[in-house]
Amino acid sequence: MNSLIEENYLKALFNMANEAGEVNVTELSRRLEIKMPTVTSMMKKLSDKKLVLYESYKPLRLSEKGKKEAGLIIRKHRLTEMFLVEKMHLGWEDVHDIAEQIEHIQSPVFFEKMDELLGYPKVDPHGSPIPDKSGKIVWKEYNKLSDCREGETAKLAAVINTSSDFLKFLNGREMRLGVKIKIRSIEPFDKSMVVSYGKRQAEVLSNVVCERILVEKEG
Amino acid sequence: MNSLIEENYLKALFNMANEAGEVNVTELSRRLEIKMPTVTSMMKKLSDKKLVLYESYKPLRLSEKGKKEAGLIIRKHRLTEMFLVEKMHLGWEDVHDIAEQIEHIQSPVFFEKMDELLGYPKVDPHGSPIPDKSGKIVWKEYNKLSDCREGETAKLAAVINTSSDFLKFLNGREMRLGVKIKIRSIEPFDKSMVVSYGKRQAEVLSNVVCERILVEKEG
DNA sequence: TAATTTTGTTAGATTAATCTAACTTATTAT
DNA sequence: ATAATAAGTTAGATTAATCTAACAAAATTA
Repeated sequence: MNSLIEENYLKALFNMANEAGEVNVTELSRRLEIKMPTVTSMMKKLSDKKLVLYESYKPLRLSEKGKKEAGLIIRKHRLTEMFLVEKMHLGWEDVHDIAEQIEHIQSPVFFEKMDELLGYPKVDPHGSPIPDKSGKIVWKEYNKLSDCREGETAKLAAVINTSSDFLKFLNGREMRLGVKIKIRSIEPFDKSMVVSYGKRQAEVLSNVVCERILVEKEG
Repeated sequence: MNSLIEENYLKALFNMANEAGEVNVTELSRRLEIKMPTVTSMMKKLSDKKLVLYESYKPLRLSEKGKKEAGLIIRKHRLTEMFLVEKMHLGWEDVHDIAEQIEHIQSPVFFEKMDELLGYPKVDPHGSPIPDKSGKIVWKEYNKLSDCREGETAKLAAVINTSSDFLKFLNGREMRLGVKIKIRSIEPFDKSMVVSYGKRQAEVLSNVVCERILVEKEG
């Protein structure tokens, strides 16, 4: 059994590998807000437990075992987020911190029940995929809204940034997963977009926002 | 903020005081399966934090502050148990271990939402009272089934022992909170009872069982 | 390529929670 | 009332996770 702290290292390694590719000690240290020597010694410990493939001065990698365990923690995290939104009526901007704690609960039945009550969901409330029971995760190939062209229509499929601030920004504009967005125009200077969706006819979105929205192009 | 470990000491002190009155180091040590010197040093620490009133060689007592914090943890535990049974359809024999972990989650909204979805319940699935938002707990005056007399009718209000084994024993006999039990006869030798309830006409319950069942007498 | 900066490691200290062994105080039994 | 037993404390060691300070390796820049 791994400690809660070890679980947090595994999860961070897994998420960072999915975001950036190569992970090093400095980045992991920054992400976890834990000093580098502590990270180094934890990497050695996780290496002894065959969860991490560690070599001095080399990038950090999870072993297959480590990937599986990390995937299962993220599965619990995302199932929880889905449960909190769907069954407990919390907002998608409020569930992260709670899921961050509940993901460490040790109880297969508890999470199986969640999964069942939710109807075996494939994604969480932010559109991120839920790893399967073997910890495997499949990312659908989405496009950034910022990579779409004028005239195109696309469905909001996921958000990259899940900070409460960004999600509240989207709430304030009635933007949620599933809305169909039509790109009216793109400002060449700053790449901001004028889009329409739902009842909104001409909403301006900055490039910073468009880069954090993932969409599925229509037709 | 208290650590998860400190919370477990507070909760044990609170529960033991409700069961037995005076609590000493030996008992607390046994309950938590932690050696006595460790318990002593934790008592000193909790005393420094004004949660426990500690004097060498004297019985252990929670301060008002300690009682409140313990009550709030037990509130979270019992709300969780109720939620798991009512909203997630788990059996009353399966919820303790999960609640034991979820009671440490730090998130007022999460537990407020539970409370709201459950309709502000006053008792948990085992009939134990749920402390209010200030951590206060009110025990109703129930009778042990073993203290009832022949011919009396009483409603199953709570169970004292919440071990999975005992609860499965009750499940197997269709005994649940709320069932109206009529005492047909009492065997003088071993104090076992023959009772009827629901569709069961002559169920034999040993004194060990009857002592662990709390009832509310009818009329 | 040599100097400088960044990244990573080693060594050793610290804290919280635990333990065992030895000792002290309180209670019980003779 | 004294001896024996039980309960509680003190002292000191251990483990996991953290830190700072000092050093070493790798990468970048001049």
